[in-house]
Amino acid sequence: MLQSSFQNSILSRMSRADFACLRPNLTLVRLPRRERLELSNRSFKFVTFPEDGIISVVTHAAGDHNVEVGLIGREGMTGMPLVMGADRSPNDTSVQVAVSGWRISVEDFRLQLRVNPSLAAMCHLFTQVFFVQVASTALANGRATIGQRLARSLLMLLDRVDDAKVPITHEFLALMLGVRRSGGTTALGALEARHVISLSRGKIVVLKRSALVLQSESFYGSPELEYRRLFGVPTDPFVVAEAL
Amino acid sequence: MLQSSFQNSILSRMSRADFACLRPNLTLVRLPRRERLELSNRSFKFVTFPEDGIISVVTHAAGDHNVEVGLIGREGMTGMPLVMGADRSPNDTSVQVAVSGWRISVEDFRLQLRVNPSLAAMCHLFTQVFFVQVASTALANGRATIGQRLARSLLMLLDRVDDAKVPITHEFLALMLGVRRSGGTTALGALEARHVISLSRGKIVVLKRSALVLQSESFYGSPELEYRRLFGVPTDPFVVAEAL
DNA sequence: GCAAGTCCGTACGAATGTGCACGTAAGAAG
DNA sequence: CTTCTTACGTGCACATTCGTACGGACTTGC
Repeated sequence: MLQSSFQNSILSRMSRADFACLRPNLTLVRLPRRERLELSNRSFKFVTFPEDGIISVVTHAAGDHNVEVGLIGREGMTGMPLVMGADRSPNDTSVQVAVSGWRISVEDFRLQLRVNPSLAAMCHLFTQVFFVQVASTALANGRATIGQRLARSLLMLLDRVDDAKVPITHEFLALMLGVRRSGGTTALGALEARHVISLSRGKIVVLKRSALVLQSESFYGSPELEYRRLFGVPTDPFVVAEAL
Repeated sequence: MLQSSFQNSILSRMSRADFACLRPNLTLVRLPRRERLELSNRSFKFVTFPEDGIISVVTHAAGDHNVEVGLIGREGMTGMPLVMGADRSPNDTSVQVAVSGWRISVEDFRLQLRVNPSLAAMCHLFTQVFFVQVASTALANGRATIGQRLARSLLMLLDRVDDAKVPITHEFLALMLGVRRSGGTTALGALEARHVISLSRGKIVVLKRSALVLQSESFYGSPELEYRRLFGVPTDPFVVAEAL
């Protein structure tokens, strides 16, 4: 299998020589929805580079307070604490849309990080992008209405799936938005009434992407722009300002 | 001047040899309040390691939406994009409480990052801590009440000044909380009525730290714990659960 | 000592989102 | 085909926070 046929943008963009050195450590895996990859304050065993699907990073506090702080798709990777020289974090990481991807053990990954400069560089750049995404989430959670946050989240999900069908429950969406489940349902209903999306059980189909960009009012786009800038992608997974 | 007499915990914790190599690049500076160190999407010239004072990282969106996503004091540094291999970020970084600290030019810093493993390691660890802080901000902004967020912010400020006097305006506090200025004033008034703090123009004196910890209800503490864990500090700037 | 700028306290109607609760429907399991 | 679980839609009283606005107080510079 050729490096260029890898969907994951970290793997496909590292130097050819470094990739050849990394490749034997990678195993292809399928991870079902709800699979938990990292638990808060516990070390973990694997790092995953998704080829498709969506992984979610959630922060929590006592009293059943949970908020999603970031999404990871084929543009990125899990296991960022390792890149920073740590072995864990207070966050939870779990699969939200079934993933297929490449997995490497933590020991192998640590070694590769040391001996493999282009892998390390890519991981660092992605960490920067993800950092910007978390900051953007903090901003949206602090200042945006549910409607704006909903639009932002749908766009971010849409960017990471292949067609316009986003296989997500209202429950999870509410977690993304940091609101109660029925608050999300209501906001979704409003979008459906305007024919921007169509709803069915466990699935949201985006009909008019441009309407979402409009509604998100600049709460969407900053991390996507940062990704573009740093990864300089010819085939760009983030469309940002274009109509569907 | 001995390495051990440096207040900045990155500088004081790197290896002796690496520090000796870095030291000639450092200049002592004083940075007044409101000094802008990094502007959104622009490259910058210096990296600062504070000895005291507080630096604030702010994210914004069109429509006058600004939220602070993180604070940096003597436990850390500015210029994290450089650590990740970037040269800028969409965030603004500016001084909130006058800083004295050590400054290094971006070119020198880049070089040192490459040749100076213990500097790089410390910077990476701090990036992890700061990442956790931003995630914690996203959580607080999404789920905490103004009162809880206020307590959290006051504690984080308090951790970074020497006495119990926090020289901060309501305006800036409101930015930290992502609320309007008068919302912050009201919440502050409630704390003063309970004799937890005392207020004067541009200054907040914390009288009962423990009451703040109580009121913050576990929205405070996660990044501070991560700092402790990774930097393993004997003299700990973050007290977390102790009374004043 | 006066003007200008910054900072702080308060008030109130209106909007936004919550907590709780109940009912229905779709799909999975058997 | 029935049962069970998960997911979704809605409604209402209530709390929180907002937007806006005004007036006073402290500080700095002339």
